[in-house]
Amino acid sequence: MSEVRVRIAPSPSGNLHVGTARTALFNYLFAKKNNGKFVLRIEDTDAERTSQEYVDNIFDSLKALGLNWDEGPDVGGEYGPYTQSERFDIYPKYIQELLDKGFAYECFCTPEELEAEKEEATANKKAYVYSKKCENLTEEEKAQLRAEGRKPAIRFNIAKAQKAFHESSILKFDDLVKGELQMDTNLIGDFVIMKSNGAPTYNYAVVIDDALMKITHVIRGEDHISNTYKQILIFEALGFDVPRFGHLGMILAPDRSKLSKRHGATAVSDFVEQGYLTEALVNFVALLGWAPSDGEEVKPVEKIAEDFRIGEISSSNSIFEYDKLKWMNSHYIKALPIATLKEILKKYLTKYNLTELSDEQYTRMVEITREPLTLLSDITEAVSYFFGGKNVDIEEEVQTTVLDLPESQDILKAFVEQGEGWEWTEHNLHEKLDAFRGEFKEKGIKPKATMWAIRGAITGRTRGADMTATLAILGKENCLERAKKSIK
RNA sequence: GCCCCCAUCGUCUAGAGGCCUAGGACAACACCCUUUCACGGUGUAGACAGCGAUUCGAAUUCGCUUGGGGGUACCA
Repeated sequence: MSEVRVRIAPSPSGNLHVGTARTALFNYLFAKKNNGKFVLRIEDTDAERTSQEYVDNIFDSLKALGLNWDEGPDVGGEYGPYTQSERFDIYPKYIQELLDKGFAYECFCTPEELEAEKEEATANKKAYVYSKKCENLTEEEKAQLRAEGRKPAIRFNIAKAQKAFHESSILKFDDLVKGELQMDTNLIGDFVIMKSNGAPTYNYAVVIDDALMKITHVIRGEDHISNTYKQILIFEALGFDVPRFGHLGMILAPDRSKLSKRHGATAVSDFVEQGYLTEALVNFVALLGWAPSDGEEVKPVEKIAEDFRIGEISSSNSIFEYDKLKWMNSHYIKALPIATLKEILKKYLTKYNLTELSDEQYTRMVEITREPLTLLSDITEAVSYFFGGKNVDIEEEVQTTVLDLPESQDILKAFVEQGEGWEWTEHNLHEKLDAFRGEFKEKGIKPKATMWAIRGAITGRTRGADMTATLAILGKENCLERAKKSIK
């Protein structure tokens, strides 16, 4: 068998969507598993909805996810260019071939005429199929229409192609993930392959590009199933090898509608912005429709590739559940080397004066606050009480339910008194505090309550990082001052 | 409307006629660990959409119904 070649062909009309990212991932996995090539092609035939900003976003997102392409607009390759708008000179040639072979014809219908046909079809509860009004126009008639100033679009002749290569009107193909799929081609209208302005349409351009780029397997979303029949016919009409197709279920939002902005992040870059690690994102998205054979869900892309079997992808849609993504993300955050984490986190700590902490203190702070993080951005709030020196904001609830208690007042007074004499290192504090709790335990105060009083006064909160380490990082002076301020 | 695809716990899934009184993961809940929070550990609850058919036997095969998704453009 010839070399496996797959592609991802995003349209730069928006930032890279997670759905597209998943399609890209499955293509990438398939290529890796089969020692093939992964191609990136930018489909920007519709100039109005396309922008360079989005092209850049697509590049960056794909790279961040680790889905590096072997051929593409930036890295080039044997079958370039890899941007459709730069390929406009090669599309007309095959249009002409289709025209010559009788598989395509000029259509002079106006938008109004077409609209009328559609309305009639819906009124009769029939599927809309183009009337083929222009199929057999004579040269005189065409000349006449041209003289009126009409510019023709080119339509593909479905019935002709179907008859030329298949026995019945039913067109079948064996889908890589869904198995045999079929469609009655009588229900497909003769669609436009070249617009009257000379630009190729999607269904036509993809075929030319896939054929010329020697794509062997087309893996994409199932929203393309209906296009597949049209594309197969064009491949055949032009004498190209028809690639294998594989259609993935869609990714839906928790309410089963299309995943959109109102559900939260949708673009890969949005997720990154919100504090998700791309390793977690790509791992999570791989689990949508696919399951590892060993049951180990957390694993890097390269491991997934080894285990990847396209025929075992689920053919149904799957819902994008943020909960599991968050769990995955916290998992990856915990696995990150501390040095890396320290750097990444700085982006979320710009509101603080990091110079208040030595590198050693900063390191320790990250170590003790990383545990509960589900998003990197959670660090911003989690760490607030490490800054501000002698002052800290006390939460209302902490004030009333903890600090106002008489026993808490006693604890704090003793803490300030004894603390003065303590050597303020984490190791020593650990021991001192242990004895301190014991002292109060004898008076009938639970260790928990003792710590809560201290935590409340020092951090202003009821929850937070390891208390001993927190005290050590803040230093004796800051801690005792904060404690004093909570004593009435 | 018409056409196509899909259907196992709330979610992602395992399951390719007997191994299934349906397994795992996330979420939920309970308990344990613990100087708080968290992490971790243990456990509980939770599904084969419905109806027919085939078969000795069906989550697994077939049909219908229902539900969900997609397509129906001179968008991609």
